[in-house]
Amino acid sequence: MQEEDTKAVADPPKPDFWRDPRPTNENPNFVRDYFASSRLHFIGSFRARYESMMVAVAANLAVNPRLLLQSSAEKGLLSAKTTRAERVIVHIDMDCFFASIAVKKNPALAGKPIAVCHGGGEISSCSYEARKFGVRAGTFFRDGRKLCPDLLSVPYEFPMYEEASLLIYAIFYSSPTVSVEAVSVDEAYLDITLAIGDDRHASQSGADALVRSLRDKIFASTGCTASAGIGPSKLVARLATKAAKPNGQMRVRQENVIAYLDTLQVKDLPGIGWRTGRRLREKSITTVPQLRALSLAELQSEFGGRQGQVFYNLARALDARPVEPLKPRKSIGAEASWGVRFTKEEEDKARKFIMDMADEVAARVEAAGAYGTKVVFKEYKRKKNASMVGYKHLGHGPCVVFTRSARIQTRSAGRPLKELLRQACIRLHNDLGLHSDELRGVGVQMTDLSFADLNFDHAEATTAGSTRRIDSFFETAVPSSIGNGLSISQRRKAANEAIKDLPSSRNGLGQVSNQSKGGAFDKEEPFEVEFVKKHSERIEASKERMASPIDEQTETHLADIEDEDRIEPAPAQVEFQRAPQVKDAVGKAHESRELDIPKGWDREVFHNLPKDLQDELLKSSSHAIAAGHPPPREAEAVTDDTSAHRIAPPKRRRNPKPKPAAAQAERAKRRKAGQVTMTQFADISNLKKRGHNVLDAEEFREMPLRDCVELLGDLRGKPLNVRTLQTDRRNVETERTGRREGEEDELEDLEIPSPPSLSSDSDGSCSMTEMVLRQGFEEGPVYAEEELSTYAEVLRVWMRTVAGDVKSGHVELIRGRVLELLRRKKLERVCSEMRLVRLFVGEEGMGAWVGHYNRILDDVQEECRVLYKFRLALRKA
DNA sequence: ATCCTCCCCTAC
DNA sequence: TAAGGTAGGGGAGGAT
Ligand SMILES: Nc1ccn([C@H]2C[C@H](O)[C@@H](COP(=O)(O)OP(=O)(O)OP(=O)(O)O)O2)c(=O)n1
Ligand SMILES: [Mg+2]
Ligand SMILES: [Mg+2]
Repeated sequence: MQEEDTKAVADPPKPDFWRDPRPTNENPNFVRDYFASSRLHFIGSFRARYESMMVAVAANLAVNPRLLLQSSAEKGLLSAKTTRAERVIVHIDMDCFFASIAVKKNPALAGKPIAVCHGGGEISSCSYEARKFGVRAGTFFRDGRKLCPDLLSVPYEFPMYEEASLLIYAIFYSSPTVSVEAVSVDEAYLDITLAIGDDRHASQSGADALVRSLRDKIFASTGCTASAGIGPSKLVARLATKAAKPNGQMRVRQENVIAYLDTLQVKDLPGIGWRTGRRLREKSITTVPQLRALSLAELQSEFGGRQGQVFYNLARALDARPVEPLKPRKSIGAEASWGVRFTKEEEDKARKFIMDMADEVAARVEAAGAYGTKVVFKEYKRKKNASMVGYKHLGHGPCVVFTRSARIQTRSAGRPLKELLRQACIRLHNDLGLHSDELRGVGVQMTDLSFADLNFDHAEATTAGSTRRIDSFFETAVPSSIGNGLSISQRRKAANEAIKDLPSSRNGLGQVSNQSKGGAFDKEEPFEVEFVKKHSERIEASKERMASPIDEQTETHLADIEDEDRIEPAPAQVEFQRAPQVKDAVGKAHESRELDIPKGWDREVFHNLPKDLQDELLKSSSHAIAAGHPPPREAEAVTDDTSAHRIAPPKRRRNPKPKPAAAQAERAKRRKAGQVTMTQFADISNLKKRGHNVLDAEEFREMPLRDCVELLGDLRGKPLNVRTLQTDRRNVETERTGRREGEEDELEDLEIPSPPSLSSDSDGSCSMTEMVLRQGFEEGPVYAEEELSTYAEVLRVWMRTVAGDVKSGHVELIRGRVLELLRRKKLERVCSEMRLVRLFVGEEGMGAWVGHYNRILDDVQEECRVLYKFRLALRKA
């Protein structure tokens, strides 16, 4: 605050913005600074960096990169189908990756509990010494300190992570018979079936030896340890890695797979995360055998067809997914939901920020040599009752997230991508109608991509390709004897034959470019070796750097990898319009009706329509951004592919552009007369407008969920899925027929103010017996002041007495008491008592209580969610 | 049936 | 105090 005042006097440009990050309305370079410091951006952009690496290698070989990747894929396919009944799959992952790099850089940290984070923020990775205390990725450093008082905070070293990553991939790619599937910056799957002998016994030890040598090479190269799992499938290999950590390797044989699985919790299965784990727990399913006891039909009715099948297979370790190379991305985007702050008066700044984000995406799309035809725009809106304090500093806090999408015209002549993206985003921002002071995050995504360099078009691929990745997850591996007993070189030959026989469109993979000759296996320089050669300079340099731990020059490296230079927007080109209120969205269309009629609509037909139909049409046409200001070009670009253009011929599939006005009119009319649709039944005013005799929101809220679902199902003439009403937050801001408000844990905190004298400064000695804690629950919403302070004293002294040796009985006493209060809906009391406990837990000598309090708090919040669908505004210790 | 939009969930 | 991104699979509802 006074910072602003003194700025004019002396304000040396802060070189350390990262130490004192400013929100969007105070930092014009927010986007650059933020992405340079975000760990999630770093790990999230791995795929983009990896992709460009592959393109570079392919360019060097003068072949279509898709062919390279295909050859690799075919190796995976072959190994699955030929040599032996059992594939040999390896999953390999660096141990506490970021933390290990920190130790590498500063060996004095070895053996110590360390956590990688910005000063006091969220922990990204921590050493195994720290994990012994319960510290995890995602823990706040402050909380980590409570668990582990000696925990040290170490800063990020993104360039070093990138270098180590390159080194391990160089090792993975150094064997031509091993196929590689990149997973993340520190992790990959390998199919080593072809790399080891056919004899089963020999191959088992061969697998172990090969994996050990890979891990040795990794350590020699990076100075960091990796762990690995070996199994008959990706799933099993991955689970084995976890068990092998740290610095170990583990093989699970086919015959032991189920026994091993039976020792696991459902939450340990990849794909079952926090939410699904909770849903299963609510059905009393916590272990893998319990999950296996559910029938396919049960799982599918609960989770849907595909997901149900996946969970069913997970429980049985059925997993035939091949190890295959990454496919080109289907979407490219950027998002920021931290530090986004504007005042009501800063709408212009907000738009500038949105345009910066659009520019960022444009730059990333262009860097990838891609072009997309669809823009997805996303905004985080602060929840109405969200407390302004108590959340992560400058975090988004409790939010509703909205997304809107639009088509952009296919490379309308000469219009820079940047412009189109900006225009689309601003337009969609207007559609959403958020006020700038409630904006907490912005996301921009470009999808429906095609790649110039790869001569690859996703739409084409989808049409031509028969298999989607998930499909293979459903099959079990098919044993086959083809290729058995062949030498490696013979198998390579077979692999090349197989590739030659493939129609180039097979699997939706692109075509061989003119210069490429023969299958990749024939080349003297196999792709894998080429990878290493191509990057040898960087690899060597990295090796050197990794060899000298204490090293300074890491600062500029990341920029080499991802060029995030941005052109300053020319403000003149941008018209700032007032953001319309939500309700005005249609009204706004009236003013500029002429201009806003989407190209491709029949102007005359349109004007002859009734006014309300016109409105209806315009409303739905916000999906066709092309309708926007400068009238778009006709989509003649579709036809030209031959020359300098980067876009592969889009084949057929007329891109979903505005349909003829007449058809639209038909649809609008039908909808008007027709049945209740989703957006309509979700919005009560809409239901009423449509003449449905419908109750008001209050009545809906009080109706049992079952009845509500049934009623709406009837109105719709089609059964309604319960979960849609329960958890889907679509259009949450309308007056709801459902009960989404306050539904989820991220929704409103219930703020219950503390009673006046909580700090309990009295020091009077009370006889404290556990009987006092067991005393009856008084009536009335709040404690009489006296009562509370008496209770507080008793509680404090009791807690202190047992603090030396807190037994589970002690904990249960507290937990049972607050949970009972909660069940009786004495929320003020719950909050008062929890705050008391928290207060005391913070005192000197009460350390043993900290973890117990936090666990009790978790239980209270969980119970509160189940019972009342909100959270109490209580803090962790 | 299949496509589209918006939303949810997961992994690193 | 503090850097809560990125991309994929998939589901439901609706339009065709
Ligand atoms: N929530 C997370 C998870 C991971 N990472 C980063 C830091 C990790 O070091 C790196 C790799 O993720 P891993 O899941 O492999 O975790 P670690 O390598 O740290 O530990 P482990 O030994 O369990 O693999 O990604 C992160 O920033 N935030
Ligand atoms: Mg790891
Ligand atoms: Mg990992």
